Amino acid sequence: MTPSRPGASESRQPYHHGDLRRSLVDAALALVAEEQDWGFSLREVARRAGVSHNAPYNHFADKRDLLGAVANAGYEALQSRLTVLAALTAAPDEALVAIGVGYIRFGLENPAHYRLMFGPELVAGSGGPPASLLEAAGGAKSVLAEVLLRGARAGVFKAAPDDEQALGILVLSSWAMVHGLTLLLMDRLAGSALPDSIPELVARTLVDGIRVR
Amino acid sequence: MTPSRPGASESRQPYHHGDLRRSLVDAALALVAEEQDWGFSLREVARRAGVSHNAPYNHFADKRDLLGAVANAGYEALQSRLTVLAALTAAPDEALVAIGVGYIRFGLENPAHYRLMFGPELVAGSGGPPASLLEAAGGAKSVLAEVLLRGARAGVFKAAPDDEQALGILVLSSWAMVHGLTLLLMDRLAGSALPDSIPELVARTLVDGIRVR
DNA sequence: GCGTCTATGTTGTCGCCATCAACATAGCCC
DNA sequence: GGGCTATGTTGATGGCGACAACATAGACGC
Repeated sequence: MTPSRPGASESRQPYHHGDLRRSLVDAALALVAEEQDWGFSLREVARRAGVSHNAPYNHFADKRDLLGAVANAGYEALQSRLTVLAALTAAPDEALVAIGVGYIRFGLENPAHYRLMFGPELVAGSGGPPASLLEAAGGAKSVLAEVLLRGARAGVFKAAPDDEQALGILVLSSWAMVHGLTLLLMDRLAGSALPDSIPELVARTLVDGIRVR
Repeated sequence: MTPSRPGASESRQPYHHGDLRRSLVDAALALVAEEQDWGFSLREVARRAGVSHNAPYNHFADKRDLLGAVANAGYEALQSRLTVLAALTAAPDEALVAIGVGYIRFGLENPAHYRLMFGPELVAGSGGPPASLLEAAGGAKSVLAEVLLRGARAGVFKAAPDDEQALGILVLSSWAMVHGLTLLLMDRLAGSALPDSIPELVARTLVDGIRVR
């Protein structure tokens, strides 16, 4: 809430605002979480941050730009979460299950935020996603890749550690399955007759499928 | 284009409009395909259909309702496509690869339409998706379930044909993987160093993973 | 200290939108 | 043939995104 800018005055109304950019991202994030949608107006975000309806344009080119920053924050949170999980478990196959389940849980904790991270608005026409998003997403993906490489080196997974294409397909398959399941679950398309241990069961289906037997 | 209403007059300006509901869905579908987004206005849809900006409200409660109809049409098209593919191949494992690849291709042919089918707007708060959508999605899912059941009965897949939970997990795992890959590919998150036979390679990873060996 | 520069924030404005309400019309059924 | 109802149209209202013109407060040279 309070500013932490270098050289900011102590108790006054802080600077111009303090750190409006940050406040706007926070406000947008809160709105995404509350409304489970990002159809809210930029003006509403500005209102939340206590500034005029046009102040955001000093920090973001447009609404999409702001949402991109929100998505970016999501990728960072996801990556750090997965990194911790990957380090906690020594066995590569169990580590893969752990980050798979953790990934899905992350998505289900804030469905709209997760959806936003992969939302159509951010792909920006046919030019592909902006570089910053690609980078942030790549960071999360790399955690998965590390674990798979670890398992391949240990001879646990069905890919030679030096076969980049085979490893790439494994990474993509794994990512696709957890990504897809996360979305199917939040869309309530999984069917209700199944237990709520679905994430783990599916993750084990994945791991058992790529394990050397 | 021409009306097919019972008792419609022959050559005149047909009835009030003919079949506005259908025209609106078609116009919206065209807009989704063109703009690869559904941020267009309801008024734009009305313009395309050649009616006033308020006419759509006689057929749809609001914009979301119209988009729901568009999504529904997507599920129907997907289901019929998968049904054909599933019937074309006798061997269950190859049939699964075929519908997996066909599924992904369907999504990539019209990314925005595919995304809309699973879009957040349609989940309607925390009450879950409307019944019509659940039904349409279930139809597509059932094609997958049929093939997996076929393979289980043939002893090709790692699930007993009478173990509903195991089969359910297999269905969900398969759906999740193709769904996830479809979205990752359209988000350009798959990485560019990989060949464009990715869909088939991933589908085979899936099938090899659940095949009895 | 002081004047200027620039980043940041505000006010005002425009065209557009979703949605509601009131009104018009045309095919239908008795 | 006359009312009924489904379907379309016209006309608001409040809000929004984006732009432009203006205001202000720190920064920085002197």
